Amino acid sequence: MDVTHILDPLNPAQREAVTAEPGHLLVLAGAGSGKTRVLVHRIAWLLATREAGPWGVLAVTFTNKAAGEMRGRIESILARPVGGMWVGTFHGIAHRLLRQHHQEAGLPDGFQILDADDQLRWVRRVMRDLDVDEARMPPRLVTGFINARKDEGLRPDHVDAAGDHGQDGVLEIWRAYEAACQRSGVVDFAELLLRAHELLRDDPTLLAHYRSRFGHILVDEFQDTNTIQYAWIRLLAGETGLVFAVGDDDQAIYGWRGARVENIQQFSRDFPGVRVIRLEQNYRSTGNILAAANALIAHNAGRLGKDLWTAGSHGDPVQVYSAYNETDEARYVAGRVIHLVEGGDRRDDIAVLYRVSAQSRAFEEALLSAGIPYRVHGGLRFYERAEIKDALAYLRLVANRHDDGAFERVVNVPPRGIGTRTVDILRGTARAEACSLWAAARRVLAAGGLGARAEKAVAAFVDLVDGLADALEGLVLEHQVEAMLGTSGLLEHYRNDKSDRAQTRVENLEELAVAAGVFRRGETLLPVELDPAASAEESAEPATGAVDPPRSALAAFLAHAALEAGEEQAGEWDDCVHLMTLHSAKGLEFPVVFLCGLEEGLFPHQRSSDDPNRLEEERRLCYVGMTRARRQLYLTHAESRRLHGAEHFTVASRFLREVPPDLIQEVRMRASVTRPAFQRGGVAEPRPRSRPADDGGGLRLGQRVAHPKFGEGVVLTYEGSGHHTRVQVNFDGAGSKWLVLSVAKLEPL
DNA sequence: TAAGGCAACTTTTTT
DNA sequence: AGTTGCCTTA
Repeated sequence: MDVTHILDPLNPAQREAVTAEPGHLLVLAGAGSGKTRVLVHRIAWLLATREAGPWGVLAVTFTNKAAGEMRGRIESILARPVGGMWVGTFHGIAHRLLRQHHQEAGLPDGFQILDADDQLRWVRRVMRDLDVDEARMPPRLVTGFINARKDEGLRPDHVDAAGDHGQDGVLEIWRAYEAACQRSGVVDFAELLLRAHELLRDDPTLLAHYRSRFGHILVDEFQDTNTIQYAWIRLLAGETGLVFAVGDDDQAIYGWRGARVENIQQFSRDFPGVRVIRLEQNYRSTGNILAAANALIAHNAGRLGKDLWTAGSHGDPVQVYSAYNETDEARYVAGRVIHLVEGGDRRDDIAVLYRVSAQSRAFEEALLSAGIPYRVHGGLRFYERAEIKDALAYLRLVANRHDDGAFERVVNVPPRGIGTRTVDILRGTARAEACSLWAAARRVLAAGGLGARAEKAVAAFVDLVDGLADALEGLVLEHQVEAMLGTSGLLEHYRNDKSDRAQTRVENLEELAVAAGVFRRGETLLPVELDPAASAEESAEPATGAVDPPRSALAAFLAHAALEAGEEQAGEWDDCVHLMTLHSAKGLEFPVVFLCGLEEGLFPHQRSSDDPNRLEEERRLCYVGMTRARRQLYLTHAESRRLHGAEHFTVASRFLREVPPDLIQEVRMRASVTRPAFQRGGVAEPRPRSRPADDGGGLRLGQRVAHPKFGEGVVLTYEGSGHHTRVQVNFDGAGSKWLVLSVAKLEPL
């Protein structure tokens, strides 16, 4: 097969990685150096040269998006669908293994997945059963503890409770939680990984099968792997599997959730003959942006070492703007966006990045009042919305009557007269009989242990779910969802609700039926190949039968909903400015980036400032943010910021000082800007830069002004200096106008 | 049982 | 400041 089209677009280092002889490979890929490209082309190369068949390839990522992109790009390079190859997230692949071998893994056929929110509810319930005071032991800490241990590959028995009362209590809850999950046939996210690992570890036949199958294991974002993921790769690779790991230690920003950058170094120790290839040519950013980012990250110790360079031009200097508060900061950004868009940029090309989500508010307000469309990324996702989870809970009950979490969630939603009192009785019975709530409900009904009213209500609920299960039989998935929405009374419940939020809920529920239809028709990316017969020769699977067992569309849809929370909003069509946290910006790039809130305490965050390791992670986060920018990078900070209600004076972030001054251009308020006098002395550190003194105009950002023709308005931003100073004013009546300050007769109010 | 009021808490997020 | 969970009252 002709491979020139696979190799031609690559630079020498990339090509070296893509065409490397069989062996373990570690690709240290700097930001914007073509990390994904190398991964994708490597797979295409393996397939094209017959080094591997699709069946022999396993590619793992962290997000569904990355997995989908990877598969798409491979197929587009090879210009055909590739069946048999496993491309997915760690969780998706673990899930697939467990489904296929649920018996060996000790799970029921229709086991379901708990998302973080479900897990918390389950832990709460267990704690209630055990009579543990939530005030003394916050459930969040408990789930955090459990997940952290599981991510380290540990079970309760492995954890030493030696004399620590607190931990002793957690272990008891943990054990009870595990028992409850096992009884109901549900599995949390961490359990997927842990159990898949144990499955392979403890079943030599299975392990041998998968080891012989997957000759090539490729891992994206290797610096983000945690202990169990690393162990899983190592186990699966064995002596024969070849691992192609791609990562960047400078972009490790998930230590706080168990990721271990050290896995990159560990890799070279655990796998014999690892070859290391560095990708240091950056294709994304201008020279100045790159130099700034390089200088910043150089302040971290113990890096593997990489120096990004670009063949491109220096570009503009990094712009630094000192705002006097967060409102001013947001106004500045909005003003620049207007300017950029007037200059021909798409809004879609612009991103505003910040450390904490709460910062989005100021930007949203400023953009809103400037009439600039924007989109905030990373809010509540579709399948995480309460009403959607309610609907899914009904479906889960239909699929598995013993799912206690689902039972409790909807037993009284919509309200049908089953209050805490009644549920307590059911819970008591369930505990006494060691059975599910569903079974308990039946027993209590049979034994007549309830008052007449409660009994009627519980009987009605039981009949409802049973009837629902019957009614759904034989229906196509989306009709099942519709029927459930109708019969359960959920849709009507929200229709009757006159609050404005209810309207959205109704729409979301209706959207769920649509999503089910899309899912069934396979228009969604499935973790399972839809086209196993893509190529007969490729589909010939070696030995042991591992065809995915047939599953009901409903069960598959439920797993999909748990594993892929979906995009937060459906409105991607618009040309919008992107607002997101630095964490969610990883992996993305934008021509123009505003990196905001560079203040001590906020970024680096207060809660990371005492620990040098966490501080370095903050710096990497800043590095990630800066390297998202292609052409223009703005760094902003505010001298005063309202946080949690109170006003705080701030000190500019050390990260600002770590960028060499010659790469920076101070954006000054070239027009007359005055700050309220009480704020002048409040800056904790005298800044070397000087802000031009008030030159008599008496105008400041946000100030209300009057114009003879346009009436009253608010000053949004400034541009230019001296006689050329232009001011943008948002007039109450006439909208937003640019005026030349020396000509327009603006009167401060 | 359901709705409304008050106190406590606020890093980052995927699966 | 704004949400979230808990507790009171009708």
